[in-house]
Amino acid sequence: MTFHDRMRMTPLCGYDPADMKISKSLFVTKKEEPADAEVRSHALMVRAGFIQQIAAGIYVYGPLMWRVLRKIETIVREEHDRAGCQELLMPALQPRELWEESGRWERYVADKILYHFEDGRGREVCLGPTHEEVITNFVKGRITSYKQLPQNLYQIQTKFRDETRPRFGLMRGREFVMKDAYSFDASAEGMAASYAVMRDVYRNIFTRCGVRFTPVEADAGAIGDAASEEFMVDADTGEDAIAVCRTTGYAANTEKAVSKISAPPEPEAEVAMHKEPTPAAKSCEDLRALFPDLPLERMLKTILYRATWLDRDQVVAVMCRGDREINTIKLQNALDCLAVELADEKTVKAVTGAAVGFAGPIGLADDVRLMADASVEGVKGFLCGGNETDTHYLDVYFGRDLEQPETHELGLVQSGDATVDGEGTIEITRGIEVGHIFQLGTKYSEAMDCRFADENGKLQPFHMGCYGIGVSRTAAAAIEQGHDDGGMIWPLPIAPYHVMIIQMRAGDEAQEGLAQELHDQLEAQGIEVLWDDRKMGAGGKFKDADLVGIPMRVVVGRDAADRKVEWKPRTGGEVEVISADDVLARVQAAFDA
RNA sequence: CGGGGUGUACCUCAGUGGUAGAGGGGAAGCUUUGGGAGCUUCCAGUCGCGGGUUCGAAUCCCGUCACCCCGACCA
Repeated sequence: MTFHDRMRMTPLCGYDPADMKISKSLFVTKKEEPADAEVRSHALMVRAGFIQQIAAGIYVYGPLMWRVLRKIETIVREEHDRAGCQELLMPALQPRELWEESGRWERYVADKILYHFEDGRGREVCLGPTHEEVITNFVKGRITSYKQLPQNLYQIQTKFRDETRPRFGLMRGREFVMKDAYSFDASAEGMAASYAVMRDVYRNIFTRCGVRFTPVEADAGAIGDAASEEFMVDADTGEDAIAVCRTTGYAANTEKAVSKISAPPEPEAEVAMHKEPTPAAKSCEDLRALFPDLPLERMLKTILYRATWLDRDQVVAVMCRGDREINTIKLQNALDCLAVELADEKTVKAVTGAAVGFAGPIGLADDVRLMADASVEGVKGFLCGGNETDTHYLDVYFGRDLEQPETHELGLVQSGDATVDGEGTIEITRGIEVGHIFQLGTKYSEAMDCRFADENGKLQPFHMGCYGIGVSRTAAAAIEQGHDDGGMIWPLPIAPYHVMIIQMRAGDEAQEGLAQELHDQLEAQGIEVLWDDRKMGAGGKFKDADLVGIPMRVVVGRDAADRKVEWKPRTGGEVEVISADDVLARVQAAFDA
């Protein structure tokens, strides 16, 4: 790929902007970090003036930030357009009726995620958190024949979600910039093909953005019911835990991940079930102290949850091996309920008749639904709670002492687990979810009665896919991944400017002239230059340059009269004195690297 | 929604019942000019808001709001 091809890849705009002299622009940085910013990306963006908080999770994107967002958007648009997707723009304001059609109004209101209110004439509307309803409605009656398929439509727009706990700056906002795309196909196979195309589009986008990322298998959550993958920017500060295996290449969100469950050790001899006093032994750890010879794998804990459906709720008891944990997402999916939360102390006492810590499968209240994680299978001679304070049963056998409850894969993968194929070992790392792709199937097209005529003239529901990218979150993730003590380190393709020229002395004729010459020469090649011509001390200029993280720095200083300048990449290089005539070549080399 | 924390100048913060403070920042001037330089002068606050106690409240009490953190929740 030539330099000029690369330059075309992330144009910021189609017109020639004026000289970008800092002295003439609104460029305001702070010496001190905001006290309320916990994560690096947030603190640096505020300090560098990229964003300003207006309320929890609501921000102004300043001029430099906006340039970054537009660059990401440009990459997103180019890759979508190249794959045959078409851009459109849907309304943020949406009527309740549309959401009633898909049946999501109730759930989103119950989850308190939806901004909704009455308009002046008493009609209920919401601010769109996502656009399946609108796009499905748009397509309805517009795509009427299989001959028009497949289609993929996308938009880049501000989304609104009333997050109960917005946090970490742009990482989780209540208002944020998102790209959402929706595919329409005639069949499940077609949908899978569209999905596969989008997977490549996403890989290309994040590769071009210059972030390190991992695609992982994901839980589809409330939005879909089939295959789904997330694109995670690798970062220790990420909110998501992901299970990866270096040997097999397996990668999945821990919400979804599965692992091979080790075989439980066999008891030495079969003994009749018996009840034992276990004073104050509420946890497996406490029990180990009492029964040092009993391995954790043969202690089955029983955890009580309250599951909620639209019209009811129920206490659910879940058995699980002592060395494993329950994954509540999997539990929620197995129950097909809206929410699952740990039962409170009062409930536990009511259904077990015992203090918290002694729940077991035998003698639970009748209205409790008993389930088990797959890890209990084949466990013999186990310990479990006695449903009586300070009491456990020992040497319990499924089949002999009680029926094995309905069993599902409900476990949480743990670091060190073997992969399902037994070929490798799982490690838990963290990431920031910047993209998520789903196969929706006919969920929305059926619910909203959105159909096309097939080859036989029969009406069929569309097979849909939906594909999201958090644009503003991607920018934050890039900083989370690229920063040092001095400030941000932008990847070249999404940096607000490519080159920072520091003119050491404002008003110095030789410096002014050389800086102008370099500026004009670079801009003529489509290279974006931020020119620090401010009348201030050198220290401040260097600090600011490090802070805003422009990838390349050219210092025009005392040797300007000799056409000598200093060259330094923001990271990974030392200061070099070079001829001003070599600057363009250096910049081009950086683009070609 | 549970738990914890913080609200004082544009920013970062000090100030435990008696006149509202510092540093940064901004303005003016002089001196400086290669990693936030120095000196002088100036600018800047309804101490989140409401109520109460008190001769007197930034400070004590009650309420309320906002923001941050942990958890729950989260296309």
